[in-house]
Amino acid sequence: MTRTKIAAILHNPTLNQQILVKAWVRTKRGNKNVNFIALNDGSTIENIQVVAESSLFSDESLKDVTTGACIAVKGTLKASQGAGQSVELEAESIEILGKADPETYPLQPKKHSLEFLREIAHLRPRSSTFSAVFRIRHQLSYAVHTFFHQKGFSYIHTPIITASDAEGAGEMFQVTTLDLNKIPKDEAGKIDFKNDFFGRQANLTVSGQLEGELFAMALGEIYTFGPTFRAENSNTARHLAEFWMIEPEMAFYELPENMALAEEFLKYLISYILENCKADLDFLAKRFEEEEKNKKQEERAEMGLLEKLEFVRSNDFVKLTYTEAIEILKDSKPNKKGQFKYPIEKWGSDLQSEHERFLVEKHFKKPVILYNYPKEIKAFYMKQNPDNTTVAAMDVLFPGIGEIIGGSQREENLEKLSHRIKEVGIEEHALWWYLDTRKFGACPHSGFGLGFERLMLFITGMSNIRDVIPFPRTPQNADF
RNA sequence: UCCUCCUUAGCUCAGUUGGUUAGAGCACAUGACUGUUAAUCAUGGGGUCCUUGGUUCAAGUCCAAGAGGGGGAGCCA
Repeated sequence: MTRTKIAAILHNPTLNQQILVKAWVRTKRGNKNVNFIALNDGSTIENIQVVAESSLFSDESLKDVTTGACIAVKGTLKASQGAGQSVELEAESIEILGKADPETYPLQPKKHSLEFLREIAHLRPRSSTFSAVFRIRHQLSYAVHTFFHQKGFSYIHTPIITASDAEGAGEMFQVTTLDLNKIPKDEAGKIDFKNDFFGRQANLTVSGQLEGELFAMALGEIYTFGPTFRAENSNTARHLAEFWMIEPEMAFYELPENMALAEEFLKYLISYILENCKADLDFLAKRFEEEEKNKKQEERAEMGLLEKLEFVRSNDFVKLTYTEAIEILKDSKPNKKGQFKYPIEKWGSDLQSEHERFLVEKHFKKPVILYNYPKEIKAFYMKQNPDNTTVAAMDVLFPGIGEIIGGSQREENLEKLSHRIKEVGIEEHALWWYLDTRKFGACPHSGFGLGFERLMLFITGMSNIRDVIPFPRTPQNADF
């Protein structure tokens, strides 16, 4: 007899039929005459209730049916006599597939703190919250591919190990096979990489963008979706040392088309989850609501999770230049009252979190796309505007998350790009292959990077980025 | 990396001004109970009070250093 998944049983129940369920025990309760076992197999957030009559199953035979154990139940699906569920499985035989000693199994049928669950990351997907989060994570990945596929983009696997040390996106993890106890040095006393695996210094990628641009110059519209590594000592609820990033890169797109794509993309992804993950989202929305109750009045979110997602999907994002943002901030109440830790004084300084949060959460109360930033605070490859002071950069800012997308139109003019490379002190010869795209058949093009986990935070309503990736990598933590 | 708060039973937490044998709820074990919904009720077992050092007649409580964690900031996605 083949097993039936719980999702299939509950979504399309056929009563009085014999079925086989294989799943993990969430709780068992009962009395002298009957036992109730709540079972979950991960196919859905919902449990199925197994009814084990004492006439068929002695207490002894159910001794090992404890929270966390894996069992196989053969029985008949019946309309439930109880109130909490419409159908239940009347057990005819129960086989213990794997015991879980209740004295030592750490997950209990009660609410655990996220901090505790993080310490048992190997077991936390068996909890309701994390199973919901990770089913959504799968659906969201699928939606990313679906969106780009439907638009004719090609998925490009850019390398995870790169020898390019000029990307400037952040601190890098070095990849080496050299014996760290006997590092070879040259005459000048510098590390000799000739005998290293690649014959030169190599690192884990901090971005697939530069390689992505090469393929956009050939296939037109491409995207990458892969792991990204930053060795920054960042200890926040929004940063990981290993995270997943989606980076589309499009030939012939200028900044306005780039912004429009970013907005369409985010709305598509949110819609997809709203339409395809209803049960999991409902659970997370309830959870979100309870978390909000524990917060102080002034820190509570104005909208519930579903309301917030609905709002973002159905409202236009505000598009605003850096210069306009500075004007708004200069005239804002908190700036005049001295409530900003970093007061807005002059044009040209980078915006702090508090400024972005004011614009998004207080002033506009919706997602904001800021564009045309001062060139000094942005990367070398961004398109220089005719004013000679700004670049065609854009940041998409989300409430509660901050920067969720960073992107730009790229500088396609060889002279301007090479001038900027020298200005910021990057060695030009290391980027010869990148500069070749500007030498041979250059064209206007654009792209952006979306932090996958940051979007997960927004969609699931979780508050720590470590809780939306299966095994978080952060400074001082690479367990599991 | 900086600021700040926290660390007491398997989990969540209380522990007053330093003072006898450190508590509660849940979990677990045993028993009761005719359909439960994180079942309920009774009884019971369970402690490196994060670590090290110091002050004191006396430290879970005060001081110092270290470790781990939360929140905020910086860097960014």
